Parts: sequence; C-alpha cells; structure tokens
Amino acid sequence: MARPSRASQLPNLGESIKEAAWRQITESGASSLSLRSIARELGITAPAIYNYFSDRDALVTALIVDAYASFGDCQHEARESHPGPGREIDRLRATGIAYRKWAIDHPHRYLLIFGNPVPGYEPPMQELLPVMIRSLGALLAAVGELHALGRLDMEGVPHPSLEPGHRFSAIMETADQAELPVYAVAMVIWSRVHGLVSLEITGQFPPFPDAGAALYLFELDSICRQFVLPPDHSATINRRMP
Amino acid sequence: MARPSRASQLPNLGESIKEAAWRQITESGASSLSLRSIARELGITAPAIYNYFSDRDALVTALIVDAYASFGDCQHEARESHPGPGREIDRLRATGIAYRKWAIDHPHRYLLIFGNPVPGYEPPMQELLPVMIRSLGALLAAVGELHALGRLDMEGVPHPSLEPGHRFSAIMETADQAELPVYAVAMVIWSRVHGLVSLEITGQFPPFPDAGAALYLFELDSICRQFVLPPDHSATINRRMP
DNA sequence: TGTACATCAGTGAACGCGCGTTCACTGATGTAC
DNA sequence: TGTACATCAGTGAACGCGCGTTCACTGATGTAC
Repeated sequence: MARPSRASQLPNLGESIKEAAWRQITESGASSLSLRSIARELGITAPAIYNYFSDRDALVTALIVDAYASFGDCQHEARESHPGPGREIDRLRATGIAYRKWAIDHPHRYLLIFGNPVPGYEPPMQELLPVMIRSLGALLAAVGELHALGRLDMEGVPHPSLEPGHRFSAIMETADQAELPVYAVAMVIWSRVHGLVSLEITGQFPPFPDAGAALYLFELDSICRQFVLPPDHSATINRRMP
Repeated sequence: MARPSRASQLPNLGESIKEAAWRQITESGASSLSLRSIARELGITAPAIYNYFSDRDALVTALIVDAYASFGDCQHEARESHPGPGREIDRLRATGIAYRKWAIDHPHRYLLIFGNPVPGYEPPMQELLPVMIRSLGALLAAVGELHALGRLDMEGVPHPSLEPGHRFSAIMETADQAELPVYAVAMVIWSRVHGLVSLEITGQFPPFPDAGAALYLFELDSICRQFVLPPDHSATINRRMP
C-alpha cells in the first residue's frame, strides 16, 4: 500500500486506529486487542501506531475514555429531552431507557467500562474519573432533583458513610453528607439496570423473545413505584403498609 | 524435579492442574490462562497436561463445570437449611444471602460463569446445561413454591412466550406454559442480585464502607416486599395503591 | 523369588505462530530564502 | 520560480518473549508366568 500523502489523511489515522480497535474488540474481546492486527487491518505497520499512542495501554485508555464520553452524552441527552418542572419522572425514566439502548447498541463498549476488568490493564484513574463522573451524573441528577423536591422515598435505604482514600472518593468529595442516601438510591437503581442489561448483552437470558425489553420496562416501573413519591406526597405518605 | 511415583500421585494431578488454573485466573483473568505457566507452577512440562485435558478449552470447560457445581451446592444447601412448611421466605432469603457470599468468596469463579464471555472460547452447551440448570434451580424452586402457595405477586410482571431453538430452551422444555411468569420473576430477582454483586466484585462500588452488604440486604427486602404476599394473602390482596 | 513384558504418565525437543516494542531509516511534505 | 533544508509519519528489520500443540522417547510401575 502506498504511503498516503499528508493531505489525504482523512479520516485521521489516530481515529482509524481506534475504530479498528473497536472492530477487533467486537470480534474477540478487549483482552485480545493486538496492535499488530490493528496495523494489519489498516494496511500499516505496527510501529506506526506509536506515533499516536505511547503504548497498548494508552490505546485501551483512549477507548475507555471515548466509551464513557459516548455513554455520558447519551445519558445527558436523554435527560435533557424532557426539560422543565413537573417532568422529573420523565427525566429519570428517559435516562433509564437510554441506558439500555446505549448498552445494546454498543455492547462491547458497555462491557469494557462496566464489565469484567481487562486483565493486565491498570486503569489510570485520574484520567478516567472525569468522564466516569460525568457519565453517571445524569442518573445522579435525576435522582437528586426528586430528592430536592421531597419526592424521593428513601425508606429502608442504608445511610452510607464516606470511606476516605477509596479510588472513587473524588466523586463524593463535594457531596453534602446529608445527600449520601441519594447516592445509595442511585446506586441501587444503577445496579438494577446494570443487572438486567449485563445479563442480556452477555446472552444469559432465557429463551423468551423480547424478554429484555419487557423485563427492563417492568424494572423501570418497579424503580419508580418504590422510590418516587407523587408530587403532593403529603396526601400519600402512608400509602405503604406499615 | 524427580518424576513422582504412581503411588504418590496425591493429590491427583488433574485436580492440581485445575487448582493452579484457578490461582492463575485469580491473578490475571480467565482469558490469559496458559497451559505452559500452569505446568511451570506445578513443576511439570506442558505436554503432561494433555494426559488430563484434551486441550486448553477442555480445561476451561472443566473449570466452568466445577464453578457451577460449587455455586449450585451453595445455593441448594442454603435453601435446604430452612426446611418445612411456613419457611418459604426464609428459603428465598437464604438463597439470596448465599448467592452474594459465594460470589464474594469466589469472585473469579463468579465472573467466569456469569461475567463477560471468555474471548475465543465457545462453551459446549450440552456439557454445561445440566450444571447451569441445577445451579439456578434453587432460586427457581424458592420462587416456584411461593407461587404454588398463591403467594407470588406477579402484578405487572411480563408474561413471556417461549422461543424455540434458543440455547437455553432445554431449561424451559419441561416447564408448564402457565408457569413462565414464575421464570420471569426469578429472572428479575436474579438480575437484581447479579447487578449488585457484579458491581461489587468488580470494584465499581462507591467508597461507602460495608455498602455492599447493606445495599444487598436492602435489595433482598425490596424483593420480598414486591413479590411475596403474606401467608393469608386474601386479606391483603389490595394492599397496593391501584 | 525371578524374569520378561506391557502400560502409560511425564519428558524434552521441536513446530509455527503472534505478540509489544526498539531502532535506524526513508522519503514525501512544507518552509525559508 | 528554484533550491536547500528541517520535519516527521510511516517503514522494515530485529529483539526477546510466551503460547498451544505434536511427537518420539524413557523409565518407573504393575503383571503374567
């Protein structure tokens, strides 16, 4: 293959490398990502990649950052599609719907950031934290605004205490201690959607057609019914059995 | 190293190979499992392993079978520790508690059977199905007996239809069509515990000490409150808001 | 008790492979005069 | 317009490595006579 002229470097080779990397991950998983086979696919030699990424881990990090950014965009867009007061539940539900849609559209991106850790890869937290925080911020905001309106039912939710020195402490540093239960509710919601979605995209669902969508909608309803109080909740504060 | 005499083959080398394999998986994940480094650890040569496993995939399959068996033992023991009528909720809860305990005691076994698929490994379903079915059978039985007593609240739970030809169809073949919603409830319960547990053991929890245990207990309560009706449910069938 | 033999778990050399990374290099491009 | 030069993206050879798998073999063991 002839060396392309500088002007013809469209699209940017750095982007092409990442695209080829995603294609490979789609075929055989993140742990078997290989610079040489990326180069092979692009018709270049492996050392050329070092002009764009300092080593294999740097490429993986770039992929993770891109995945979080794409996921975060998706989450925030969904939330912002229902602006204005009185639509807090719509925002929470839209965030949840978008969560599954993004995961199903990009299963390998999803598994890269939320699945098993990649063996031998040590994630550089200070580089990843900003995109991680932003990506989960949409859910946190959706839960938080319900709490601010007094519409978050936190009955029985454990009140966590902050653990200093943890790798995720930066996420919590600016949080009001009194708001920690909000994080706990968001965590529970996240774990429910993650549970269904991760079982679905790893093919562990039973042979029920469309079970993924139906069960997911059921769970979104379960979440809203358990954690969200009606707008005027003083009239219904005792709706549950004691 | 001197070749051991036949009589001194204690413990069995086949078992030692699997133990060394688990040790390696614990350190660097299932995808980087290597016959040569297992042999190195055991002080034998790599070809010796072929006397016990026909190839690398056969070893991985044996590990998966063992993991399902260990997990299944744990689930059934937990359920059987609360025998007799009137203790159906105890059985369901014990199964749930045991689920997290086993996962935390054996995180890599858990991720091997319920986490990301191992790249390049095609699971031999006809060999794995029996242990898969047995291992999840405890939860299914715990939910099923509540249903048999009319104590399963399936309000809003999607009624799935069976998809023929799916790789899990064998699980469902013997099931009464009318019982499919029971499977759906079990699926939801499984996805909730899996969500929390998989986030916890992959280190994606926020920095709250003991948050794993507390959130898990909260979720078991949520499950019981949402899906289990009191023994005499005719008196409380309308306990929910319409 | 002694000898010949079959068994078979484990050896050691070899096969062909792909990997990440380094290094000196080349040659097209853009720039300064 | 023409020439000399600096830049730097990509090359090709090489490094040392580990891998799964095969193969003919060895030598301790158990067995038959």
